[in-house]
Amino acid sequence: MLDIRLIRDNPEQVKQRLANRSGDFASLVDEVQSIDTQRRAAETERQKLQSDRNRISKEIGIAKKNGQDTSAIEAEVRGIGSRIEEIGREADVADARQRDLLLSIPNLPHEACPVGSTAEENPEVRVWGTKPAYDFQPKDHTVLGAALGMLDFEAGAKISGSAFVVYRAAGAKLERALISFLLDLHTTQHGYEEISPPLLVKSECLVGTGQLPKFGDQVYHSAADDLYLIPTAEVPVTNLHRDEILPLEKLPVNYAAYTPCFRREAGSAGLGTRGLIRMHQFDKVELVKITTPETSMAELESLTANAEKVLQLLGLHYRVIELCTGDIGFGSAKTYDIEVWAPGQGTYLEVSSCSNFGDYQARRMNLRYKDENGKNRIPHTLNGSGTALARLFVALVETYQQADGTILIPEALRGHFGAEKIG
RNA sequence: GGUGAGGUGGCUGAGUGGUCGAAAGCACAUCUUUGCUAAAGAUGCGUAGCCUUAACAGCUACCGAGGGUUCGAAUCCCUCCCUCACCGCCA
Repeated sequence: MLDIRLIRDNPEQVKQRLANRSGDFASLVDEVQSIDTQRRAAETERQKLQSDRNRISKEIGIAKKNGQDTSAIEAEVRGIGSRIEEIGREADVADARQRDLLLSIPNLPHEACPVGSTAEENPEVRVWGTKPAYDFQPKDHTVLGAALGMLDFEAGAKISGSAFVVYRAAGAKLERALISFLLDLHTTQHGYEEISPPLLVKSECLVGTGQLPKFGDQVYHSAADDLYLIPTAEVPVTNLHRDEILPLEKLPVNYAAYTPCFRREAGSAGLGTRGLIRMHQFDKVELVKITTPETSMAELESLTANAEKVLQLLGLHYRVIELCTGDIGFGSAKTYDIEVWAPGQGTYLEVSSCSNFGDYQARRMNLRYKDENGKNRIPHTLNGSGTALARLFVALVETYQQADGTILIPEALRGHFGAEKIG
């Protein structure tokens, strides 16, 4: 969330920067400002009364010791007590309201974030490789997957419904090989610590990373236990340090985690739903960083480079685009998307979204660090997929398909997969 | 799930209704002394909010969480959560 002091001191600047996002947040900023004024007035009044009560109560203690009658003075304090309760309720209501408002205001786009209103205005940053050419009509992964016995969408629908899939045989093995390939790459070559977190988390975690309260309809929730299935490893992994004050030596924190991800995808039925592209459950290796504010922008570049390395090693053509202010995520200050080419689809697929959240998530989860002067400061958090598995699977299978219907396994993956081709 | 014990500051650990934000020790920081790879002493050392500010200071809250009793709660009562031990169940 945003710093209330920033809003208090520079409301126009905040509104102006939020205006570049999609959605109108100016009225929320106005409201949070007026609530803040009310809250502080009530808080000041309450604290003055509490101070009075503390002082008089001490006097009562002393008087009683001296055997004096204190009934009159006690009655007076009783009156203060009820006023404290009254004004305190006001202060608490304002405080809760202020927090709610702050939680539903998105992050300010970074100065470096290109201004634009829709995805069409996202600038292309760079391109790696070229679209592969085929002397035959490249097939879709669903066709290839069915022919080679790798993907069973009917079985997925039978046991769990639409947008669920069963990986089988070489498909299951390829998925597993990709997971360990990705984790090995990031842990041994890029310096990340491997994390295997719980997949069910408390609501506080989702508030911390920004999915709640606004996007509650996108996550699966177990009401009986009040636990949520994670929509991304970003949630448990970033929240590892919620409510902590990290020593400076610990920064930057670099974590890599493989987890399944669960998304309700409410409202996106029929949107790019072909095959594996939008599932309720998919695997992903996520990269998470916690850094000082001074280094976060450089770390975003290296995080993105770490994710790109995956596609380079697998020999998959991709491009990197930067999200403009109108397309950027709720909590992000700056985001790069990596899109891999899928020949069977004839389109680019988003396999990674690398974002710098600035202090937005850290403030929500009360995450701080001690700087060199021993002062508590708010660090920056970053995350990016390294990469999403289902779409990587699509790109890989479609890119490396051969005229005879078999699929070549790229060199870098053979050690993990244990064979040179499928079929 | 059952029974028992317990949750206090970075750690250990006192504190069972009144000047306790909390003894003491450890750790840490600064300084002093002796001196030289260590010891002794002094001082400081939680988090957040409010009010102010050049800065300091001041005030309030926080002793697992939430409620209650009271003029006053770390301390008494209730509910919940968590940890540990044993039992039960179980991959």
